[in-house]
Amino acid sequence: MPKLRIATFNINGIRARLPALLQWLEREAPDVACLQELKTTDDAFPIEAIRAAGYDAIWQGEKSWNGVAILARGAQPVESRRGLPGDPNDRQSRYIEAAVEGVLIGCFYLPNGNPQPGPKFDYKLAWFERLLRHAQGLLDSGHPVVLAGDYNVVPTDEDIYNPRSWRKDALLQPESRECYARLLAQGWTDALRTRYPDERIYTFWDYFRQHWQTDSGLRIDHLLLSPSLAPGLRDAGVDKWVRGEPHASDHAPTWIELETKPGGRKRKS
DNA sequence: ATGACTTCCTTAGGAAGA
Repeated sequence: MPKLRIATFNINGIRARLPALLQWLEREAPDVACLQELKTTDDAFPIEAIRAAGYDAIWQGEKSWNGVAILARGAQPVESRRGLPGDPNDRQSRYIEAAVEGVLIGCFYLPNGNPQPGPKFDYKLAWFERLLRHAQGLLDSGHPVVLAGDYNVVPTDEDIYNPRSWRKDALLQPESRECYARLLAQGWTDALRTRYPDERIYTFWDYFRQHWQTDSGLRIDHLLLSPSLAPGLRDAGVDKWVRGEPHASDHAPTWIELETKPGGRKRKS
């Protein structure tokens, strides 16, 4: 059975982090890499270096902030959508979607929402409502789907080193957590938590107070699987070594390995 | 705690991240 390794990585500036991205792609060689926080315009996206590394890509940039991309090794992602439906006035580059090897992949950067309460938190919750609506539509389509990205939600207190100093943060608010729980209730499977039901798994360590050195992390980068894909989950993990490199992003790449049905791939007979 | 650390944009210091 063919296997597909799909990763999500908030790179925190693709130009500042290009050497780190290329090193990671060479060493781990994921089949699909969903990137967030490109922090660059479309024309400055380093597509040539990515092609030289054996990947093709689609991306939606934005000056200074946000920005998302989907990379596929040895394949061109077939774009199915850019931008999350539901608000024509939303100009922030936070959602892109493509088919790779018969799997539909939604890659997104959910708004942070701080400070809360306030307009930024309202935007976060409104964006989450739009995601919930779109995710339900994807489920209804019956396609195999992975929703991968920086959700900016710590789902439970088991997903953070110590919730005490984060209680007022947008990432831990009951409203944020309820949105995430409603997403799971639609029928999606949280791949990392399924693979590690009882372990502390972190995907982000902030730059402050030596949080990396003391393993004081948060789990906020998630990969959710549609029902037809969930039984094919073979492995999952976090490439923590990337976070330990010099000039690292504050997030580490988070990945899953899926066994996909041969029917989902085009093959020559 | 208007904190810390790091990026971007611009070239000294503010905005944003989480």
